Amino acid sequence: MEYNFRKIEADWQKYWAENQTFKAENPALSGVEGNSTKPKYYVLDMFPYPSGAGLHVGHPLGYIASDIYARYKRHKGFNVLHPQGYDSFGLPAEQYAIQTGQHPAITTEENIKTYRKQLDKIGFSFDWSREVRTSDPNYYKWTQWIFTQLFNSWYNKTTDKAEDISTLIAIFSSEGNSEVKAACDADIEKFSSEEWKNFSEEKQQKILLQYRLTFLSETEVNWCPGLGTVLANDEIVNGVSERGGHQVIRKKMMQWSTRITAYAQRLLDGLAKIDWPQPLKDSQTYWIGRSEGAMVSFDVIASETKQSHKIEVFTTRPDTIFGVSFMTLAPEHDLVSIITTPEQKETVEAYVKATAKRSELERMADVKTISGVFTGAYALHPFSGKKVPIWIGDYVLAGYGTGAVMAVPCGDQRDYDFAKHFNLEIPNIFEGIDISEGAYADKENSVITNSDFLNGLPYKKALKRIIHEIEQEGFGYGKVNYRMRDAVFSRQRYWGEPFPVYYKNGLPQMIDLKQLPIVLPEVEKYLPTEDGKPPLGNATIWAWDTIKLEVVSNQLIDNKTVFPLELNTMPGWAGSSSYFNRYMDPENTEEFVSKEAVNYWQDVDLYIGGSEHATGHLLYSRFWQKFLFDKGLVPVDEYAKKLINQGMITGTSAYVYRWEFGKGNDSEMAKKTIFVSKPIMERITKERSTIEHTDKKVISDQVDLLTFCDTNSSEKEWSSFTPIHADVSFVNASDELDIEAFKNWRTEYKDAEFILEDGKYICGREVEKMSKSKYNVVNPDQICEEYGADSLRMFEMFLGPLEQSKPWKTSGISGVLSFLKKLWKLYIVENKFSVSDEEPSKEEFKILHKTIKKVEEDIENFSFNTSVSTFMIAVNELTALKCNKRAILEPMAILLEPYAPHISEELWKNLRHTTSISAVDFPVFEPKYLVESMKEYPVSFNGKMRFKIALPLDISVKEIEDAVMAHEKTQEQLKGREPKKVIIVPGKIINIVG
RNA sequence: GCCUCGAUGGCGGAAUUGGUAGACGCGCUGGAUUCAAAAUCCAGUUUUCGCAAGGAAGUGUGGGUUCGAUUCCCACUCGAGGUACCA
Repeated sequence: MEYNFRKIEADWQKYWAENQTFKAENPALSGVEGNSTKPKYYVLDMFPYPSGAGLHVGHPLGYIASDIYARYKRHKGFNVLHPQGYDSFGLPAEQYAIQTGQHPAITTEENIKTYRKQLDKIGFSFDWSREVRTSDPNYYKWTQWIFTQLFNSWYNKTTDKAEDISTLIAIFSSEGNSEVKAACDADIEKFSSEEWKNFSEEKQQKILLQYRLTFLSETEVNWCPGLGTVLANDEIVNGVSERGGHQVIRKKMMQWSTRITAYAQRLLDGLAKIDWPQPLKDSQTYWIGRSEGAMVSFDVIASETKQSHKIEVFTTRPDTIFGVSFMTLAPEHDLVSIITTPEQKETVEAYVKATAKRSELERMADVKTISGVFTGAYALHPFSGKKVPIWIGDYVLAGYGTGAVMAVPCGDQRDYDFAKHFNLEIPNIFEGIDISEGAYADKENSVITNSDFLNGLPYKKALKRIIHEIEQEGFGYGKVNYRMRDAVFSRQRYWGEPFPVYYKNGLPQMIDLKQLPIVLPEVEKYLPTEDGKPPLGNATIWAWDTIKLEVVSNQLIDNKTVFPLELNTMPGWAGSSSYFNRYMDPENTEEFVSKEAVNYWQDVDLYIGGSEHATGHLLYSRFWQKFLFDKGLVPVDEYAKKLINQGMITGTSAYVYRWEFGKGNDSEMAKKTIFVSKPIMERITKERSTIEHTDKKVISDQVDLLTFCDTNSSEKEWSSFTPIHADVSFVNASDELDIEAFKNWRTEYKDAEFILEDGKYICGREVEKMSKSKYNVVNPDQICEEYGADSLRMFEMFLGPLEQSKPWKTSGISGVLSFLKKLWKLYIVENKFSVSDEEPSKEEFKILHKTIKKVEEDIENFSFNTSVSTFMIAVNELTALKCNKRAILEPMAILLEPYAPHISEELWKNLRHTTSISAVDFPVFEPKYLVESMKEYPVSFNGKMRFKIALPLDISVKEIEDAVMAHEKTQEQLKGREPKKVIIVPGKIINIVG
């Protein structure tokens, strides 16, 4: 009986699908008795974007890990929710549509089919009955709905949560807005309740828009007129578009944003209660960028303008306020045009224009060039009363703080550089600090001087005192600032969620849940329209009829009852921000998720996915969860208790070396293509002289091309090697190239010549990211076909720690396959499946229980690589003992099931069980089998192990010492010396010093 | 620049609170089986000296703490990822 993995795996995959083995029940809904008494456990993977390239072996790594854990938890008696779905809106399908005209929905459907086929082959225990797809209208109905919920909410800072907009309207009607503490736009006009009531409906709506959690605002974007679209920062290279090389300008556009900044502090605080990797928490913390400081107002000294203006600045170092010698405004600052004096007007305008042309990215990349101009205006220092010149400079960013800084050149390097460059004053306010070389930014060790009432105070005291003074004098107030910006929520794309929004008199109106989803319209072209509108501008049936409550033809727009619909679509992260909740109740058509379902499943217990989502998906989804929590829709405000970032599996590329040589401009290569085996190539390049004088003959025996070496005019010679990727499938475990396969690969290599060594061509190897262009992609289907899914699963785990990135090398997989074969043989006697019911020996029990203990600990610690070794050791030991006993082999099959479920099921069936192994209880570890009476002590001399001595474990330290000292090898080591000290750690080690 | 992580044989990696460095697997070497190959099995495999017994060195570098350091502390080098005029 051979281990026929192909048949076994196909059979069990079919069995699981037919019997819905991994379907998770919602107890309250299903009425399935058994499950309601089980505790729940939710294991989630980050759902994939189904790309056209399909899966390579790197993709399933995290899925295998989570599947092992899910299967383990089932053995431990949990009702496990382990769903999977697709994040199926996205750019590649849209770009394919632009190129070919094929509807993205078709592309997506095809890709999903491929993905599903590939995933099924690996034997995951997903509950596919709960599958979600973000591009499915039945799913994005709820994405649209959450958007409307955000629109209908505001953030009340007093209660510190999101509330329905009606509570805000109630406050406005009763007392106006002066006392309202909300997360809202800056500079909202103040009004009384009377004024509110007298405002027009339109004005009221405009005001409310400034408070809503999703709102329209003018946002600066990278606009590319050539492509007619907005580009992300990484789509711009050197100031022009990556595709096409078109000019990119910064332009203000009306865009939807979501007010994630309202949750900045709670997003920060929440990190303390979730078990997520520290580096990931750190990057979220940094991204949120909380800084404490003060807002300070500086009066602009009125000149010809006659009007008084105030410049507000945010500073983290108000204690250095007496060091201010100038101020700098961002070129985009509103006051620039107002305060600039007539004499400076021309210079300033030219500067502003020049900076507007540069992309933000360019400005950030170019840190070294210092530029700026003087406005001609001065501000009044609030404490010293000195005149402070106001400059503009592009090192000040309009988007952070107030877009203006009080410059303290002695304490900030950028201010320092600016002051040096323009020859501005650099007053020193730090006691005993030399600032002739640069600014002094170490706040912990500074004492303030030359600063009036702050003189002699260290940082902390000075900070407290100055904030008090600022507030006392009415110059400003202490403030917490965040780096994080509100998230722009509009995309000028086709393949995304349409907004459930129409415009009445230019004001956005939400479409009611009852009419959702608003389905993506058909368009003829997926490109932006000629007049620069997003792709949905091409749709002809894209208007909202408020009477019929349906989408109708654009021709019917009368702006009375039929209105235009929003043309933007939602960003990629919209659909992924709450999908984990939807899995709990995916077929519910009435609610986003039912109370029963969400109260039962609560939250994700284990979430596995890549760290590249640290400041994207993983931040936005936490924000949405907190919002949904505020609205009472979910019971917890952090949705994932534990998160693990799996590492990347890189490829091991193979290289061949193409040799070109000649004299002067003359290239022999014009005639021939020669590939040189790596060791020879290295010898030629590294030890050229040796080659020419000694090894020449060896090589020239094979190929008559080394005339090159014979020439004496060495200064004219040249020779170079170009490494070229060879497909990894042509290269075996010993790095030998399959020359025939390589020749047949490409026509240009058909007549290639090879310089071999011992008849072999040895390739170079390099670890690189897996990618088509590097010919190092390994397809999991192929691995399953050749080695089986169980081998693939175990090998991926065996590669190394889950979180670590590690290179794939297909050759290694033979090790786990032969392990599985060896395991299989334990259950076979005389070519028949048979186990004995004999009582196992002490030794056999010890092997089993040692394995149970280790594997259980490993799974709990997500140390899957070490449990694969443990299995191998156990099978090696059991094989050595020729163990064939049911009492050992039955629990072994269960232990292995999370890792290699197919073979385990088959063994279980052959052990005469009639149900799936997947729900069987996990074997219980019993310490009694591991109790030892003897210990083989390592005996060290000065920390170096010299020999071992077997001693009983129950003897005293004194007895151990006597036994060791009496040992002949001890005396041999000491050579008559008296030991200075003997250290004995019972059960561990003996160390003799001397 | 800043933040984070990492560095152990030819390769992937192991060593749970400081206690036998190199488990397990790949690769390699030799052998058995075979007409041959595949498959399987056995032995060896950190480097170095030695026929061997045995010795010496050894976890990126340099220090330190300790009876004892891959593990803890300090300084540094290199690599990977993230982030960046954030006031």
